[in-house]
Amino acid sequence: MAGRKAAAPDPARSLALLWGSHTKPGRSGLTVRAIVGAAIELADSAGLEALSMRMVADRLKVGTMSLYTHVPGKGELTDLMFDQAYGDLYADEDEPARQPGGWRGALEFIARRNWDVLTAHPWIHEVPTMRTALGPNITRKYDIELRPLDGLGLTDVEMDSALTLVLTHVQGTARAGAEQLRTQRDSGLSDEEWWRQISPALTTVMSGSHFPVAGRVGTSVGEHFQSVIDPAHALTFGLGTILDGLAQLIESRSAVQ
Amino acid sequence: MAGRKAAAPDPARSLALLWGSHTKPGRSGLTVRAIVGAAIELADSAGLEALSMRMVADRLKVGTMSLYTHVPGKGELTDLMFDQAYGDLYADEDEPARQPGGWRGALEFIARRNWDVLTAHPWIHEVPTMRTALGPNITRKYDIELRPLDGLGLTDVEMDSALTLVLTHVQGTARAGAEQLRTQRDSGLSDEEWWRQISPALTTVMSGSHFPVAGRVGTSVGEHFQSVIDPAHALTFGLGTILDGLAQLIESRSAVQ
DNA sequence: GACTGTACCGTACATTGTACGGCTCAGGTA
DNA sequence: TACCTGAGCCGTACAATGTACGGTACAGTC
Repeated sequence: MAGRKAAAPDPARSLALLWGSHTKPGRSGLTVRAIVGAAIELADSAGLEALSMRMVADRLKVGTMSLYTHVPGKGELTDLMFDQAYGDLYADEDEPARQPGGWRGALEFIARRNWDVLTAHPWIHEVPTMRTALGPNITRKYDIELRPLDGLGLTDVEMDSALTLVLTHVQGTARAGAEQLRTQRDSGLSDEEWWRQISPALTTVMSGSHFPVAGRVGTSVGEHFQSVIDPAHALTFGLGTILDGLAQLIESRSAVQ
Repeated sequence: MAGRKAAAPDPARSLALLWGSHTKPGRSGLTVRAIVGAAIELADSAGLEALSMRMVADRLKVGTMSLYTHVPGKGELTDLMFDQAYGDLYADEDEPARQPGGWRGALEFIARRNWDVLTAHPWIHEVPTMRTALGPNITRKYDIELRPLDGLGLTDVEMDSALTLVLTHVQGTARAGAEQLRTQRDSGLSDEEWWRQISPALTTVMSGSHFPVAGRVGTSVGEHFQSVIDPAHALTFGLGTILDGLAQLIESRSAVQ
């Protein structure tokens, strides 16, 4: 690894890449879209860390350096992967708003869809998104997801905050779930097997200190979920709580009006 | 990089490392604690990715491979760093529970403290925590943070879910903040400067498509925060909303009893 | 004073992203 | 047809990584 990626050295180039169509092939049939597609497939099964330019090139039966004709570097490639992964999130502009249950149903729908994407493409968690989130698909996504919150009496900033809260929660729990799966796969041990393995050593080492509440609660949680965490439950519980909280805000706003 | 880290190859060894005192120096004064301390200092300023065994060894004026006498590898080292970073979180067992404002005040206190740690040590976000969260400091932390939720009528699983929800939110927003800072530092551009730079190219490229709600809200947010995101605001807004939601749950439970 | 085990570390290797410079070929011009 | 030009392609090279391996040096015990 030579130089640290200093964001995108040329923002305009990145934008053109993001918003371009990328369908004209070179003389060996190489396309930006093909590169991005191959990279996504590889990352889906191996993770971003394990994804290398050599692997992408091999899969496309092309020399490694040929990729650099179409894509400035790995950083920009992940940016493109990111935007493409969010390509098919919503069928049309009003799909969330059309869900039953008003804004609440819409936000639930949005949360589930985001969860699905993050589960299908766990490498998304590793993409630095701060200054990239301006591809066409991301922008469209933001617009669509804000719509169900429009006209409820919230200010623009509150609309953004509410959406951000929901999405942050989904991301956090999905990330935990992805990490759990990855760890299980890497180690070849289920959470239960792993726990059985370290349990004796743990009790030995922990003798002396004791943690009354943590012990009791930890045991209950373990018995209930057969694991330290249950991402699906965390998603549901958190989403419900957050929506309850948002409901209070929205009601207070419509009472004022 | 040779072999992918398959979790800790020897869990018992890791546990002994985690729970041991690590204060007996070798013949050149090398200690596990010293290694972990040096690694944390380096990671604080450069990030986990940039942290290398060679750098740690250099800082301690020791050959690179000497570190491997005390620590099995980089993975285990980050595990130790993780636990140590949470060492001084709470002065004593009841500090959160002692805060004014009941369980709500306690959870706010817990959130702020976690936020502080994550802000001081942004590399924590990159540590895989799933099967490591069993060091002495982490265990103590879990115990202390559960206490304010005990005796409110919640089930054990609900106590855990509530705490997890708050901590996931803090982590998510802190992560976004860390990424923002890092990007600004790496690129040398403030969000505002960066925006001014790409703005023309963006409007060019976006002409044709238009996003009514996203455009309006995005502009409002940008004007309000001088940035795409404001992590501090996201923390406060989200925490307030979440606690409002939890209040409903807790009230419903105490009504039943 | 000799022995033994632990601490220490120099070298080597596989793997990464990508800079650099050369080769190849499609398409246009004369 | 002959040639030229520029873009697409890619082989080699380099710096950096984590760590396996095997050797060296020293502290403590008999």
